[in-house]
Amino acid sequence: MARHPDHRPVETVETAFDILDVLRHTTSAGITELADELDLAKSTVYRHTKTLESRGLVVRNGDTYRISTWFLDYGIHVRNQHPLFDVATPKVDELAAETDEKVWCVIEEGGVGVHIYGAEGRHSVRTHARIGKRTALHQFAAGKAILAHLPADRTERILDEYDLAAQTAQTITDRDELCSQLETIRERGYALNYEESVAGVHAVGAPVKDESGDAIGAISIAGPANRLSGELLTDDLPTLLLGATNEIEINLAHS
Amino acid sequence: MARHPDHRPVETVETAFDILDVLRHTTSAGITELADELDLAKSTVYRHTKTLESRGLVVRNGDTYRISTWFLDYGIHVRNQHPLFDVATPKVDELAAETDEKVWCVIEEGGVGVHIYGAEGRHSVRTHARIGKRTALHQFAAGKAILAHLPADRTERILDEYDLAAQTAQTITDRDELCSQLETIRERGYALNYEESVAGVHAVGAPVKDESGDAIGAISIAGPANRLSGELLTDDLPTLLLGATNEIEINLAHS
DNA sequence: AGGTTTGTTCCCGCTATTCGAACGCGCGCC
DNA sequence: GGCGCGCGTTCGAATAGCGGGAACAAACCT
Repeated sequence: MARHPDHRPVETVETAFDILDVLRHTTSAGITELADELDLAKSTVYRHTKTLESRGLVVRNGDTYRISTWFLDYGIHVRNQHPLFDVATPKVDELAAETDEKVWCVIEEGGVGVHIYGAEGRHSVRTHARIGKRTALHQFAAGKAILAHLPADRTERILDEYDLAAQTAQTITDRDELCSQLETIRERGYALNYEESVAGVHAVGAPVKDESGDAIGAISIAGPANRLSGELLTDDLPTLLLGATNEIEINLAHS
Repeated sequence: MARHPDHRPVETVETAFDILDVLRHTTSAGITELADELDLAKSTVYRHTKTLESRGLVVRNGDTYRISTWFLDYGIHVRNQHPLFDVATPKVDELAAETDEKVWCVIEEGGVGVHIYGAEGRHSVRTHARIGKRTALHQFAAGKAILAHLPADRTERILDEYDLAAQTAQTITDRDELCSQLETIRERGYALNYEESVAGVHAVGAPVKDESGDAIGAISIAGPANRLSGELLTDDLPTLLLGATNEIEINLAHS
């Protein structure tokens, strides 16, 4: 029998991170502002905030608080010790230099895609993507490439958990359509993105797989729709990209 | 009357971050390992870890946990919204291109220096510095430049709080010597670092000051001791650097 | 000056956290 | 191949630590 494991979370920890979340969104806030926002007593917020401050996790500036650069230290550390990072970085730089477009390295974590490294080409498009940005896997080329190359049951569980939210009018929101496209992606080895995440932006994405053939991340090349079209988008760039991801996989296996 | 403010921290939050700290240092750890390390009951660690996992802050891989890329999201966000970041980034890139050396942008937070952006020159030295890295202010050029341009009472409080730990044999560990050097730095406007943080590495650092003349950060140029010497180190690079920081300060005031 | 709003402190009651012990499982050692 | 150590997990109970509210002080703006 499946028990009911009574997974009650530690509420005090949750409120601490609730405070941090509000601080992250508001740039800078005071005690009362936080208490109002979170429906907590001022004294509670006060004690929490002082605790976080004494650890250096938030920084006081007069009477407002902001979250500190400790999170930068934590975050960069997490990124740098990810197995894909060291191997992918130089290849991403190369691809950006060769194509003059924006190139991203994305990893999968908990069913979402996380941008861990990006390189600028000379004609890079500027999107809202940035290092650390988390994006639903079905919404972009790298994500679809990952989704297509995960174990079938994991893919299914991810699709069950998150619904297919639309980012643009072109985002795939129909599950059957997505699944049939994933099939295509599996066959040819790479994914395409026609303005599905950002209007006016096309992209190619290819998975990076581990020894067992499961995707652990992906590399993508993105650029303006008018420039990334025709054979460049469907032949030249995919060939270049697959060459790079192939090399990455080899280096990954021997590290 | 001075009250006894009873600054009792929220202990539950502290244990949560204790767990995160251990996870950060160990790459990946299990429940028992964490409990032993922190002298806590397994069940306590279990519940905390599950809480953090349900928030996505740690990720389970089999039976071990590691901290998640959420911290990357938090951290990059903190960095990007720092007033200095947008203004300094392009100038740091320029300096790296012009000098072919490693250039860093450092900010001051809670009495320590935090590396928030670095640009590679073609002949960059590779040091242990990385984005997010925190360094005691007396140990490097950018830090000394900041220390020299903070309000006198803040400088003093910082020197009181942290003792002058040595990083290399050349690190300044004597307070009087440091203070007299800070005086020199104030007069000429920039700081020099002769292998005080990394053996074989010299550097120049200049402060970035806000409207009131207090340092909020600094820019530094670092390279091999044999290349960065003589007039290049004491004249040419400082001139170039001060030009850049001056521009940054102007842009900062108008943003 | 007065009223409002902010951060800060105190203290009490109750609940959520902690611990320790026990369970079940899988791995590896014998 | 089975025995046992070690792991993650669950449960119940006791208490200390968390959260709330009210009161204080100081800054702010009329």
